[in-house]
Amino acid sequence: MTEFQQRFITARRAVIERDFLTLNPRQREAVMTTRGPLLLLAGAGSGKTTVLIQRVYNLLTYGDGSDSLELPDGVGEEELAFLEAYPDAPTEHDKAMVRHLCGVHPAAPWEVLAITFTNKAAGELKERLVARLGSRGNDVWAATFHSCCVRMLRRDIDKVGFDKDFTIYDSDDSKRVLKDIIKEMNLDDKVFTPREVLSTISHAKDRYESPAQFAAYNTEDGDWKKARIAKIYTKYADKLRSANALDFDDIIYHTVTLLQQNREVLDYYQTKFRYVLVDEYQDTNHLQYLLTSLLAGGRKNLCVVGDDNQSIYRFRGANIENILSFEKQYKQSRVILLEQNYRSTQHILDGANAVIKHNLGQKDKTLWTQNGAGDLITIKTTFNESDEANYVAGEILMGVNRGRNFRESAVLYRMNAQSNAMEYALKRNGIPYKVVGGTKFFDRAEVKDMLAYLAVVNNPMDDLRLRRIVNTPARGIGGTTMDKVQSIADSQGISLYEVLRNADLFPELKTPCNKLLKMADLIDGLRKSAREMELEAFYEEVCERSGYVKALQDKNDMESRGRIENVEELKSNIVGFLEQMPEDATLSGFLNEIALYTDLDSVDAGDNYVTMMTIHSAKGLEFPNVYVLGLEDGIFPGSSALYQEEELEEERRLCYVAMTRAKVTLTLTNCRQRMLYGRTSANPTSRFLNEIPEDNYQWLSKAEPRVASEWDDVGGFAQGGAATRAMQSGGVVASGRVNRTSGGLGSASANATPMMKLSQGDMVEHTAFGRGMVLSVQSMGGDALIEVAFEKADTGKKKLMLKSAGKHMKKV
DNA sequence: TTTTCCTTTGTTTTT
DNA sequence: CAAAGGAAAA
Repeated sequence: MTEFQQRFITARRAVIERDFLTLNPRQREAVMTTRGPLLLLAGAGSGKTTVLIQRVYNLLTYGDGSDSLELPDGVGEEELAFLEAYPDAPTEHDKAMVRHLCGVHPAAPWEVLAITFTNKAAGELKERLVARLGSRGNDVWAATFHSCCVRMLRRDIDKVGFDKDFTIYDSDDSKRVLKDIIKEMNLDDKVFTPREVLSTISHAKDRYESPAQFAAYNTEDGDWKKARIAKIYTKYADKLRSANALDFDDIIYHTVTLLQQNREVLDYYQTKFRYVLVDEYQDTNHLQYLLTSLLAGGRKNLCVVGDDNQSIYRFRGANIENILSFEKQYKQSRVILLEQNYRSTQHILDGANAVIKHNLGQKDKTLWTQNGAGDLITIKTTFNESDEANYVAGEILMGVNRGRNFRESAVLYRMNAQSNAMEYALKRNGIPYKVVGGTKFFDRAEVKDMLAYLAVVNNPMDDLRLRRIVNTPARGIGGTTMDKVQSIADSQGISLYEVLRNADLFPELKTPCNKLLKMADLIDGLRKSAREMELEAFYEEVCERSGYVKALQDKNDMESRGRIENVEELKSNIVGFLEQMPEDATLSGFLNEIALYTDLDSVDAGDNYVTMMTIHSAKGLEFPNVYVLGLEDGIFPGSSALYQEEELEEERRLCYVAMTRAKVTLTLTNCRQRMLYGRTSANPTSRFLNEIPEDNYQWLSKAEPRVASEWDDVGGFAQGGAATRAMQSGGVVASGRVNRTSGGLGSASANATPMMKLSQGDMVEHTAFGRGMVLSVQSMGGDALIEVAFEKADTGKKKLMLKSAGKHMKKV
């Protein structure tokens, strides 16, 4: 290399660097390393999304300029002098010149592919790209693995033997198909549960094993059960293929096949995507690894971002090896560590770091921050789960009284079943909240029914969905009839729909013939409407002609009303879809979109409510105040993980994720006895709590019980751990007179505004529950218990304590 | 064919 | 404690 070249490259780097002065040196290096494989180990809260955004900006503006030895044509001393002088005296109008001299093949937006795991992450990325790059940001491919693959399949899936308007099956659909197969094969459904079989098949697909390969690896003389599952897998694959349907794994599986077997398609994408970025790489499985390496296989400009400590989806096939051995898989890869945390305080980080240090085999990485020590982590042991919930509710209210917003707090737990007690406590205190996940909107029967109608209209070969709706609402086409239809379909090798359409040709269907033809007419009629009408009007047509809504109206009970609301709600989803994607306003476009949509995507920061969710759902999010419930051995870590080291490590990473969500305060709670699934049990203190250094927490315990036997009746203090340690740390809360129902709330509501005067029949407006009428008022001590019937059907009647609920409610 | 009642069964799950 | 699924009754 000549001296001129050297100087030019150095000067160019210095000029480009000027665009990224807000980043720390490591982040800047990550942004400016553009060529070849790059592994970015980004700890929690280390600003990795910022890095991703800036990296794309760099790629679009300067291409490989910051990382290349190549010089522009015909540059001489004059240009070099310009670059060397520029950083000291930059001027606006030289920008064009700078771009010309520093850019080495800048990328076009559509040449960059950024893959994330959730729609939410993809959406956020896109939003921030647009903010940074302007409308060009819209043309960057920011997508989830699945949506990206669906997009590719919609173009070329016919090359692997599917039709372009394929249907996507969710795991419920898959299980139903498996259940049928298991029954068909006369296997014991206690031994072969759809759940377990699906997971085995899914893991096989993760390893990219076809039914034939899976069968070859699992022969009859080996694992008997697996050999049978191999047969099920084969049948399952056949069934989906004839239904022209793909399950979630298939979406990626068939894309990999498509790319492997079609040179032109592979070439097209390898040429198109000059730069590939993958977020949350620690959660990728082998199949996703294959896809990634195919897509990035051309230029190997692959940048993966991840944190091995946040790998929490091993049970679903995520393979930490992908990130741990990235350097081996990609020769000449570079590795950059981002360890500075911008999110949490030092106490929180020290606690989280100490916990994760108990895992073996992690990439060594220690987060630090300049945010200062902050508050100690709070650990609180309560008597039972409702005290636990009340304590958290009280703390949240206390925070709000000091000027915080509800939206700053999040309550996290290991499993959805834990949310009940917490919801109850929040409701009683009039705290607005939102549960993310749990029973999802798209999992509700009525929503699935309506979607099944749409799916059948879109693809009448979809036997599964047809079966779902054929007798919903009741049309007198029951199981016996459908079994006959099914066997005709099987013997003729045609779909259920085709049998219905030609019901008059089969003598065994003589009796229900009219009903069946009517059903076929309904489908045909709706298909015609679908072609002629706008999507929204068509949906109303479906509600109407199917008789679905009418059947609900006739029932006319509380539950049906709620269901009708959900059916309506689905309509607003359609409207929303039309607004978002006017270019693909088709029925199949909508169905594709909806199939890949989850409840998590609808979390938005706009409204003011406390967020409740599982720790899994919380990954990637942050909140000023985080409460983690149920730190008990048997709950978190879960009982099945207690004696398996690998599982335990996964739980520990989960704990690390939970702790690092917190920006300002972190509260960890547990209780001495807990009712779960109707059974009461006393769990020992979570081992994770004992892994946090004493310097980083204050352990608050409930005051000693007034009557010692109160504990003895229910199994005594938790052995050793909790109680003993709690007393040592000396934390005693308030007075000894603890009110069971209101827990730590006393101080929060003591200085509240004077009580509102309410009487029976008054109308009120509540921030969380909306309008409602007061049914009864009953004074209790200095407070009053009121019962209100809210207008929203899913809220219904509620009992509230006036003092605290009054703050979120006004008389109307 | 439809309704009702009783048994069963519960991690986590970005798609 | 629920919700969901399955078997028996209407």
